[in-house]
Amino acid sequence: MTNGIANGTGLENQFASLGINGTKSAYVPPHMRSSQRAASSPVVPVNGTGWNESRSSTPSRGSYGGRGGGGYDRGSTNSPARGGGSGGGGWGASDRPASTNGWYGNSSRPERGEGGASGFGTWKDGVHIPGGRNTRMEKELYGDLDDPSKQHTGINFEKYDDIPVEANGAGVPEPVTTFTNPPLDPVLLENIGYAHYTTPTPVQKYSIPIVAGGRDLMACAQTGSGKTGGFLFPILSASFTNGPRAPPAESHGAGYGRTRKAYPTGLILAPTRELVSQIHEEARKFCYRSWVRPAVVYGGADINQQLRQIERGCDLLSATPGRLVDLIERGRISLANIRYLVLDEADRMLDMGFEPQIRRIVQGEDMPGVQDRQTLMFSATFPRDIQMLARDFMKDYVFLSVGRVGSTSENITQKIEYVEDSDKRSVLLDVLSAEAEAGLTLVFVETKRMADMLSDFLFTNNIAATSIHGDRSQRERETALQTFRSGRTPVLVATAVAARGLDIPNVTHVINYDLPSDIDDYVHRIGRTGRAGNVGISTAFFNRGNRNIVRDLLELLREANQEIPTWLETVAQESSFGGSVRGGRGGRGGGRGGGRTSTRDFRSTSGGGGFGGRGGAAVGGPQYGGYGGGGAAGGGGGGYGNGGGSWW
DNA sequence: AAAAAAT
Repeated sequence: MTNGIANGTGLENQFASLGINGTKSAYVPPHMRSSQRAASSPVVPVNGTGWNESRSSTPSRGSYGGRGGGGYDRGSTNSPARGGGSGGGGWGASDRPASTNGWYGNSSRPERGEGGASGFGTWKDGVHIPGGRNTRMEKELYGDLDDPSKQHTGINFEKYDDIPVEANGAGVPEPVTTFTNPPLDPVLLENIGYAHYTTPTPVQKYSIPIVAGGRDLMACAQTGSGKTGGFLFPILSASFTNGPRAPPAESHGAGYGRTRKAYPTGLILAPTRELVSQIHEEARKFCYRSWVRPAVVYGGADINQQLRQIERGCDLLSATPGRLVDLIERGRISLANIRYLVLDEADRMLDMGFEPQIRRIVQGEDMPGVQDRQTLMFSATFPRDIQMLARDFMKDYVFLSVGRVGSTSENITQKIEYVEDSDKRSVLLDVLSAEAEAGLTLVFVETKRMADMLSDFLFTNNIAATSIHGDRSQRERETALQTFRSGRTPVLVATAVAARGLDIPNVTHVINYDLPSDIDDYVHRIGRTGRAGNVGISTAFFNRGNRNIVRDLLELLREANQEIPTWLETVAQESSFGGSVRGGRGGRGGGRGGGRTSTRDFRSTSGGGGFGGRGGAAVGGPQYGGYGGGGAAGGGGGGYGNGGGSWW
């Protein structure tokens, strides 16, 4: 997924192209950026979904060059002018998100765009009416279909076939091997083609029939395995074919003056803003020409803009939990029509303390119950708290365990260097200056302060670097990501905010300036390179302060057939024999229910009680006691993880 | 211990 912005298109230009004065700059979220054109664009740039939030405070239509009939007030019933869609030509009507449902009652309204080159479809009288093709939108969504060099990134599919997948559960359907047999919805198939996906990845091979069969799904998989497509494809295929849920009773008769409320069909929750933004971008590609309007909401961005966006269509909503709760409280989003619920990076969301919000969203609002929706959970690990969520949110789910893409396969070369803290800066400079120009380098640090300091340091040493962390404003974060992606600042110093899930093409090198204390984090970080079957390099600075991770690290390196420095083995041995480190990172096994690869379907392996989860394990083992053997045994019983006991 | 996330 590359951005659609030509290199060098600055934010300023983007703002200019939006017609926004420099003095009062409006926030432009990442999903809008990619669509904005250079300042020379004569017309208001509109992205695929045609939101145009920044200016729509003016309800009068027609104010933006021939934008076809209404649409602004799509929810309200007092707009007489409707229909007539194909008018406008060019940009005109075409970029309006012709309304669909997701809105009360309007599914019966004649829609624009049918037959025009709108790129937007509709659902009408129980029939899916795809919109016409729209060259401009295709270019924005998929790159230039006629010019391979300008197409968005493809995927090296062959590498995916190595990934092992294991499915557990009653009546697991056979995996599919192609997108076409049995076929996905034809509109979706076309979109998949435009996006240059030819073969389903392993996780998709399984998830497609599972979801198509109406089953719930718990998948232990990471981004990079084709996970996003894994849930988008089956959900969208079914949505295109089956249409929206009937509008809830409260929506009927809603008329003029009534607060507009969106009723999405699908909801995707993810932990970070950047991640939901990324998921949304994928969703846009695959919703093209269908009745489904993708939307995205997250914090740090102008809420009014998001409100206007969802007013224009909100059938498949990607959201961070906090902002979604806010919007629900404001009465602008109802979950009463949810048919599909996806929790992405579920373990991460719990780590970040989202459980109360998630439970509120799923159980405490108006979302249909477990039996009346399909629920898909994705998580890198399957600790006890996730198991509890799975138990509460899902019914008779299929458990899918997808092998790791980046690390166990050998497409990432992992180097570990011994570097004392005081030497890190200069070693980093050496490493960076020895680099080939071509790729992007992601440098991970543990603290926000360090991220700032380091990017300043690099900058003063003539290395075009920027940083991303949670204390930067959302706009700064997005700008950083943008300039990094585009190569203008080919070095990005990041905290954990960027560790998981982000899909940035061309990251050829990941440097763990500070190693994380959790091997899972390490795996995620290095997974930012070597993506989609490409190769990548990972360098880690290791010193005595990192002994807590040495055991897991060694095991991982062995698994991935990497060269292992002898000094590292020495450190590991020293550490395992009664080192004085207080049990290293005690509790890991316990907390996460069994370690890194605890991706087992506990229903079949455990008799219930003995689940080592949190708090189990009273007996403090020796310091590194039992990481629990590679975790194949996953959620294994208590006492497994090295007793957090030694901690307190 | 740090980070992220609604304001």
